[in-house]
Amino acid sequence: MDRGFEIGENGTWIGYKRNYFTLVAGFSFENFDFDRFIQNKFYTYEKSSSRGGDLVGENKVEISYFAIRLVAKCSDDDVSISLVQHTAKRDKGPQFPPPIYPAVPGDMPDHETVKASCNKRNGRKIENMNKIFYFDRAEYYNDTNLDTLKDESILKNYPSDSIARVARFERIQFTSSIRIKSTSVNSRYFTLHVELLGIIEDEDLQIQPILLSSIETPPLIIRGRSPSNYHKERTSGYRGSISR
DNA sequence: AGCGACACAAAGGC
DNA sequence: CGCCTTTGTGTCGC
Repeated sequence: MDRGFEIGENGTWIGYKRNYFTLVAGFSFENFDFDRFIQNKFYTYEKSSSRGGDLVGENKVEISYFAIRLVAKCSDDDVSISLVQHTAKRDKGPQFPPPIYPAVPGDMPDHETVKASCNKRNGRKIENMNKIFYFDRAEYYNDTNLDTLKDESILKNYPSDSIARVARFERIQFTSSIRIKSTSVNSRYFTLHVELLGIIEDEDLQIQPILLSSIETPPLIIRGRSPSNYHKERTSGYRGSISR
């Protein structure tokens, strides 16, 4: 995580409903370098059931490609919590749900690189950042004298040439409609979960995401818009005060 | 009491 | 340094 959260005195993570946060995520398989990844096929087991719904067994299903998703959850109730992403234009631009990134295994860049990657406008700098955060399949095919028809690896199943090595979720906020206050005695908190998905084709050739693995943040305290949350503490991205 | 909208201004990119 | 952009947050009004 980059911007958006600070660690409170007691170690809790504190964020602000009105502020952006940034999160980057990647995955890798132990002892698999990229070549070994390319040379393999990957499978998962899917529970299958009869027409009546009885569990019959497990089917081995080939994973078409991998993807990384970011989701938010709430500690107490089963209310689903959603996230929104803004553009740099914020109110003047569109809002949308955080993307699900088709992704190949990648190395996490160091934090300095993540910080340096935001709001780049210079074309050459953007290009350099893209080399870290994306795998360019078209370039790879060009370099290896392959194409979509000749390629027999998992790469050919990815839906476009732009494939993440590291998924970067920027300008994310909890949807404004989340309730911050807890309704019960227990305090309510949120967690963010990064999910590694295996995308498969079901029997109707429909694309289905299968959750393979996930990792979650510690409990997050999200401070709402109440002025009481803005008294003295300077927040994660705080940059000074407006005259009062 | 909390939200959308608009506004201000500090920090960042170049 | 100057000009533009990005983003934390002050504030109005419903």
